[in-house]
Amino acid sequence: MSNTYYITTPIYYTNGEPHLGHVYCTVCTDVLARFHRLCGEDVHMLTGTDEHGIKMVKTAAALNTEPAALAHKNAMVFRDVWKEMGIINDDFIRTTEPRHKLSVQEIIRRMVARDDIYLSSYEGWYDEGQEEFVTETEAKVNEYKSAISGRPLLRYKEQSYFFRLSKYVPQVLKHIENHPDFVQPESRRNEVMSKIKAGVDDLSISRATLKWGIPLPNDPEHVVYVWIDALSNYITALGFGSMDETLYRKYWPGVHVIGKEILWFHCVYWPAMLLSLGEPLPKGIFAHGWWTSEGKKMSKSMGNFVDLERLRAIAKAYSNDALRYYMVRAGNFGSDLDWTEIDFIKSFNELANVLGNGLNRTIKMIGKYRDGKVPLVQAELEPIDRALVEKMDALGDAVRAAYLRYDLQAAATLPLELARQTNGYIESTEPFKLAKDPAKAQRLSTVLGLAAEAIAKALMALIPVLPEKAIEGLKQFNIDFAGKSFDELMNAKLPAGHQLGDGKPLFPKVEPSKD
RNA sequence: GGGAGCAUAGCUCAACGGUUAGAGCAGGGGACUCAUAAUCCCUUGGUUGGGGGUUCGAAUCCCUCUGCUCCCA
Repeated sequence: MSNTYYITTPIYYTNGEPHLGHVYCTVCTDVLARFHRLCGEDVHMLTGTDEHGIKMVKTAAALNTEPAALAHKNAMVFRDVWKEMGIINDDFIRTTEPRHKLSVQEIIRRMVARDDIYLSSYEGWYDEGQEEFVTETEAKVNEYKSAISGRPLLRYKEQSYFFRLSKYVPQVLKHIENHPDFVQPESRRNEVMSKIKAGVDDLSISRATLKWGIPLPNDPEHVVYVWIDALSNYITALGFGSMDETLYRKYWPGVHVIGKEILWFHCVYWPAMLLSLGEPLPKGIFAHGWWTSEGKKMSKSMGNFVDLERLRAIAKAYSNDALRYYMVRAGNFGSDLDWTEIDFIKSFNELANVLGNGLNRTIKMIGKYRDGKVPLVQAELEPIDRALVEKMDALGDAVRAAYLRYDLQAAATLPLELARQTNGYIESTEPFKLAKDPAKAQRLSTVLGLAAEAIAKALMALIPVLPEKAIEGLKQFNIDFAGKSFDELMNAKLPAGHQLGDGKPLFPKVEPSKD
């Protein structure tokens, strides 16, 4: 049957609301998912929320509420934001859902049966803010304070179950070495490999002192700690370990899009868990970078924090798609990026002036000079025509190649280059002058026909990035593109004589807001 | 302390060891009117961070210095 493509975002922690980092990650994942869907693949996209852990307990206490209530409130915010932003996630997993809990317990059972889990005790320094144990040397270097928050480390000693991570690490390393695309970008892959080679200990996976979590099936006094709970979501959401594993068998393994801060867990813990379960490893893990804002680290006190409110305001004023385009084109997918107001406006103007206006002037001229009917392109072309045709014919392959190497920036930018060239083409061929000379009617038809085709191609190639605006633009060509695959679209011709719709600005200019 | 990487125009970045180091934006000048005061053309701007080396030839390879970043301890 058709190919399947499973892609996930991380599950986001519910001790706060979504911000730029969450939105970026989810949008990029959605762009990839939409591209593969457009290619006719059977896509399943998953996102969700991570709701357990001591930080939830603390945050809830500080807010004078219960962890469950806090988790629910924020989970709903995440879920609704994705809907608002036009993200097409096929599922939304919450770690507090019964389907997840039961499946995690089944996963633990299988790992226990495999003798990969044992009881021992852990004593060490604990960074509460990071929910992470810290080695003695590291603790000492930082004077027994958190390297991140600066707050004092806590001394923990307790019984804990451990996962025999070290048993699987050699296999994981071999897999990473043998599969150059398993961890991307390459620099992250190198980081992971060198860290593995430095040595990996077994992993503490339970807490007896914490109640807000999933009880271990073999010892209900303990709850599952962080990573086994969280990472499992990628397969519990598919019904792994439940009565119905249909989705799991259909879609796993998948591709994980993550932020660079959780690289280690996804590249080592997660594959090791899957090896313990005897299940296939992910197809790939892609780690993207972090955002700064106006050149500085985002912080609430600095006033440069791009929060949900800000993002909503921008999406409302400029459209979801303008926000998507900005984030995707702001830099390499994988590098750190900087959010600036000025760049956003520039990026919006590029859409409005190059793409939107290119579309508008073309449609308007065809309306004015050809009664809104797609003109017939003559067989004999001039060099300038051929240059444009060449460019539009190459666009599909170029954009596809960009997506396949996770180059979202190029995928978003290449169609704009075609639109830019089309504007130049119109300048050079001057259809508005040809229109005044009846002897040049055929030439005019060719010029307008090619311009229309080029702009339509640019719009079609942009569907994954600008799902709303690309379709809105294509509607001005009055052709129903629904159900067509990427290849079909990129090879489609506008039939001569077809009646176009009305032209109107695709990205209307926005008056500087009162803010 | 160990490891990795980066440094190219005012900004963001391109450039298999091979013509005169390119593009977008910003700046300057001009053109046009179909279009969202949009678009197009021309143009200013570089000792490719400094220094040394290999080579017929270096932004590219090697060494070194400086500055920045990341990963690890």
